[in-house]
Amino acid sequence: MGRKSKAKIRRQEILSHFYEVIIEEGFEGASIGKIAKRMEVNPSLLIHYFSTKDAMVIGLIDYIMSTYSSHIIPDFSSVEDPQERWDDVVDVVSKIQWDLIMNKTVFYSFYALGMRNPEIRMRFVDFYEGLRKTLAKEIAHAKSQKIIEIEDPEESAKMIISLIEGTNFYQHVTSEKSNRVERSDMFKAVMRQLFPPFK
Amino acid sequence: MGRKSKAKIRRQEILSHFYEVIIEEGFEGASIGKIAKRMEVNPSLLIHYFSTKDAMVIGLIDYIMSTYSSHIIPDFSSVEDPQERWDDVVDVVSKIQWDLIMNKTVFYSFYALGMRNPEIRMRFVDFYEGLRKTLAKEIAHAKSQKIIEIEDPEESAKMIISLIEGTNFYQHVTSEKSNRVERSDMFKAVMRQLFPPFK
Amino acid sequence: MGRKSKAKIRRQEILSHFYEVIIEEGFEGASIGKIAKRMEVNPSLLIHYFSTKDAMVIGLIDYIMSTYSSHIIPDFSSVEDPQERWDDVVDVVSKIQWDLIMNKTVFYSFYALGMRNPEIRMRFVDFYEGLRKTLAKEIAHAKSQKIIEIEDPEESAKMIISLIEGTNFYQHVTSEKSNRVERSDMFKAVMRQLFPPFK
Amino acid sequence: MGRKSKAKIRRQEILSHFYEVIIEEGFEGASIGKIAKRMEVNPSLLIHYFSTKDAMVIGLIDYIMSTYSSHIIPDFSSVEDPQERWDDVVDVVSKIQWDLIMNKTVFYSFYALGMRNPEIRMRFVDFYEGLRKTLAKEIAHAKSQKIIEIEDPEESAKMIISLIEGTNFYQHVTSEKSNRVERSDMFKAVMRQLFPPFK
DNA sequence: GATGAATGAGTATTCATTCAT
DNA sequence: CATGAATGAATACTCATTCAT
Repeated sequence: MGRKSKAKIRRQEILSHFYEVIIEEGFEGASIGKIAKRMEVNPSLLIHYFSTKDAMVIGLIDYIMSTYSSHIIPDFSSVEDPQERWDDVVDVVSKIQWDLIMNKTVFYSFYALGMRNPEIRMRFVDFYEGLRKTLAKEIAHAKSQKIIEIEDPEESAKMIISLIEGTNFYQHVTSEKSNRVERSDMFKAVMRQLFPPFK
Repeated sequence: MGRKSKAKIRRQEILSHFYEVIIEEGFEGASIGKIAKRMEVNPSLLIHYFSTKDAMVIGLIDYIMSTYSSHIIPDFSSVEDPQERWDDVVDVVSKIQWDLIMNKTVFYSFYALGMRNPEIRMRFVDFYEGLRKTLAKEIAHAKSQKIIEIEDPEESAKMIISLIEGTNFYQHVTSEKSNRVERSDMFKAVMRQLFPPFK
Repeated sequence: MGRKSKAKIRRQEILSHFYEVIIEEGFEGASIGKIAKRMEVNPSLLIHYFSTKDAMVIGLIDYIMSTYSSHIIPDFSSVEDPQERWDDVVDVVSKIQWDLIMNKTVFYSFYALGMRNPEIRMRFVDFYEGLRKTLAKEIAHAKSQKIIEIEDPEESAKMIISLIEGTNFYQHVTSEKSNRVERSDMFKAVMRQLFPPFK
Repeated sequence: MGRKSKAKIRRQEILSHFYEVIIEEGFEGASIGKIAKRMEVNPSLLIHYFSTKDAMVIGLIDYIMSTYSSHIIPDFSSVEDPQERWDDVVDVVSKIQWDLIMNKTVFYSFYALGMRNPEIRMRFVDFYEGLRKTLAKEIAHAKSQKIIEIEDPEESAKMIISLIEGTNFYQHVTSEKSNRVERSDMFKAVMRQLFPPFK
């Protein structure tokens, strides 16, 4: 299919350096100048590829969201046995910790930015909407297969997302360095209570 | 000797304008100049009271955290009947929505800032530690009074906090404008599942 | 005669702190704010006593010059024997090293300032005029007493001053840390050549 | 590739304007803003070429010292006759008046700065070390050719430098506007006494 | 006699950006 | 494709100073 154009490579290179600078200096400290210095190129090169800084910000959130999305939820439809399939879902959800693939400073900075910037917010909404749908589908499937006993799959999906993001949030405001395995076990226990097996 | 000190009033006045500017322009856009313009005073006056912008940031997080703290959890120990006391706890927790008293942009910006700034992070840790202790105490009390049936009050307290923050987080990335009553009902339902009545 | 007024003490206190700040931060770095901080008083107090910073500068040069003057040349007229008296002069002159009583940074900064500020320059001119006269008087006396053989006492006095300031200047641009005794001996040797004994 | 570099020209242009501003406003008054205004360019352009003001100061001292050096002492080795050669040396030295090529305010301001700034001081030390060596070589040559009768050429060289700088210094603290010819004659007379002809 | 409030001009430097080469 | 020149607005902060108390 031929090599990627230089432009595409350069753009990605810029974005990944932008990302790194935010980690080190915060969103408010990430200037075109600093990114350029880190790349050892001229600042105007970044403008050459993105025109404005705002465009760079949008570029970054898109880049982030696409990598994030592709990492987080696999396709469960290939698993035949319904119990096994639901167990898989619980397992994956319990282990979701996006801070392993995405830097927290970057994530929450953009989240905060989303409050004032509709374009950014839209990316988040879309992402979580996708996640919610996937989860709701699995929950509904497990319910129809009489694996779990719940009322509203839609509401339950929201609950799971809240729990995922809540535990992520909480993790960074605790003094204790909680072990990941332990955290995952706790999560599963909660899941078991919220999604009781069918009897 | 000397002029009457307006320091206390002025400092608070500055902080509340700082807060407002963050809401409108984001943390990265909240400059001393803009705050001063909004206050209709000279920028150097802000420096006169805070010396550096960093000190202003610390001043603001302290101010925010103290108002936040005083708003969020009341004292339940005066309620005699244990069942009523636990119901009160559930009720309050279900309704905690700090975004009613604190702006989301400010909150998440500082949260993100806390990732790189230990002084800021400490404030968050202290706050949530306090909240966790209060909740754990209530849970333990309800357990000892045979109101609810759970294993570990400490872990349960963490779970509640995660749930609170998770639902707050999720609320801002949904397209639907969820009704607060409905949200509170959902929260209560989850609480009932996680804290089943003693039988 | 009563005690000094508080004002007089305060003024001197301010000037000596001004002097110290110049030593540490240079003339360009010596601000009212820094002086006040070092004194642990309010900046406006300095203005209260001196009205403007320019006045403080003039105050300092006056203070400096008066202490400098009183240190440098004693009265030789009490020495009876003419040879002994001239030897004394040579001895004193050889040992003049104002950098022992006055900081170099301060001295040369004010000297440079004198180039553009006539009021400052006047202080220097007056000081060196006084020194020149004293020296000329001693040279003329030694000549009249047939101790030394020179032509023009006025010119010779200038020569001595140039030599004093020249050696001081040179001392600070050499890498070698020249011993003061050695320097004084060299100076005396030069003096002997320039002021040969009468034969 | 890229735009033609104007760096060398621009840098020198900036330095010479810096120099001029120091003359008019003193070292303490020479701000980037004033230099830029005088050049009729934007202040940030100066930063573009020098990054910091400190770098500009170092740039200026280097520029000054190199022009100063190239002006002050010629090469005497081409003069065959030893007597003539020594006379030339005396002649040149008697006429050294750097204030003809370098502004006094600038010179003494940097000299004073050198007291606290080792990088600046080094430039002075290097310069005078070079001058001392040149003079010592000439003195030694004249001595070996039995032109003059002195003991230590090294010490004598220092003496000459002190005399040069001393007379320069003195010149600016006299009220009389001494005629340059006269001053040079006086200097020569002193030289004759300090470097008596061989008999 | 001394402090603290307040100002307004000025400091060096950073910023995003435009344009010529 | 990339650099360097140049700008103008903005940044946090310092400065000397005035005035009220």
